[in-house]
Amino acid sequence: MEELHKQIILNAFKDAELSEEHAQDFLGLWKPVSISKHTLMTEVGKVERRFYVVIKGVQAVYLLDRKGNKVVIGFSFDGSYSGIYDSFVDREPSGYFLEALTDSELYYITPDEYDALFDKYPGFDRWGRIVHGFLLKGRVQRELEISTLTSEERFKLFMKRCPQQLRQIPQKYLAAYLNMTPETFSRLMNSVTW
Amino acid sequence: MEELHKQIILNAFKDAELSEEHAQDFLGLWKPVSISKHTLMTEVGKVERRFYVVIKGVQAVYLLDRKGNKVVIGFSFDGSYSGIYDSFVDREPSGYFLEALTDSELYYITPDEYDALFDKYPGFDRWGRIVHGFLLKGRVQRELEISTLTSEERFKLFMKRCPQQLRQIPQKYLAAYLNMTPETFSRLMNSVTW
DNA sequence: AAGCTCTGTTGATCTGTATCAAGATTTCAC
DNA sequence: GTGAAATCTTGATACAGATCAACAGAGCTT
Repeated sequence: MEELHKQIILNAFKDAELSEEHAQDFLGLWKPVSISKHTLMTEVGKVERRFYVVIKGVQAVYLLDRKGNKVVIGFSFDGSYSGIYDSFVDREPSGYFLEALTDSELYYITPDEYDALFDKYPGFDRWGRIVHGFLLKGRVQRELEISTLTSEERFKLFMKRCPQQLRQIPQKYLAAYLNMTPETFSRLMNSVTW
Repeated sequence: MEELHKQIILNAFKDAELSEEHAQDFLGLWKPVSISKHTLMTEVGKVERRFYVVIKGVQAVYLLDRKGNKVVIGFSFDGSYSGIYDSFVDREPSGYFLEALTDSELYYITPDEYDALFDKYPGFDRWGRIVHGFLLKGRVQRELEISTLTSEERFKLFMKRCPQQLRQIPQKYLAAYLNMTPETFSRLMNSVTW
């Protein structure tokens, strides 16, 4: 494994505070995979079998509403975790799609390997608590933004903090993430300063 | 402490799988408190100093949007946890209000006592992971319901699974939880069958 | 490079829900 | 129990943003 890739993976788990030996052992679990643009990595109804760390590329988690429109829950990109976490942990069918929006390189581990982390390495429960807490806070934040802000406010806020990686993907995915139509997104893009 | 109260608290922590002795020790941490209707238990800007288990009554977590309207994030009632969790854990000022909507009886522990649980009792990290995962799943679910369903659909869904405890509180809180005005809630209440 | 598909732009119209308003009803305090 | 305050109901109106539609570019594919 490339040194840079090791750094990216270890950095994603820095809260586990792994010892030097544990870190080397841990890195040995991760298997590389390349996914090309537009590939569905997980589909609704199938069980997620991989927990990923992203090296390169952008992926989106979404589902379809009753009219067939994509509703984007979130994105992942270099340095992020990726995968359908609840399906992965519970071995239950996924309620979401996971799609590579650009050509991507990732590393992954399996459910059994994931479960074993908590027994093998003493710092992992701590990692789990911190990551869960962080995710939870983010979800509540987003819920509030959706329910209290206007389209224009959500747009401005998003553009202000939009990471560089998301600027390369089609606008319609950003619109679907911000709960507005591509038309509304386009109008804001061309009329609002941020 | 009443036997019934012990049962309620232990049941809220059943995932920690405490031994008999640990359970008795653990119960000793909890302090009872009675709160009367309309009391603000936590305010925006103040740090939450208590993690509660509810014995009786209904409480709401909310904040005010820029027009001053309450936006309700969630409710707690008998058997639930209560408190502003992220403020409590991080010792940071709360972004939310916590209000008793009815006369309430609760038990609580302090931040230091909470932190110590994870060192004292081996099953507590497991409890933490399970509870966080459960909460996270619920938040994503709600986010989706807000962003994909119409007011009427949210109303029907809510009424179908509305716990008995929430039927005693004013409708305007339910409306604020469902992201609609009290007028819209009232109209649905009197026109829709569920 | 020509053709096709996907994506983005812009305009016209429609619609669900908020807002404003005025009464009716319930709840609460003294 | 009586008055005041809070809550709920119902109607009229307004508006943000969706929908429908038509076209203009971009980007792939062969």
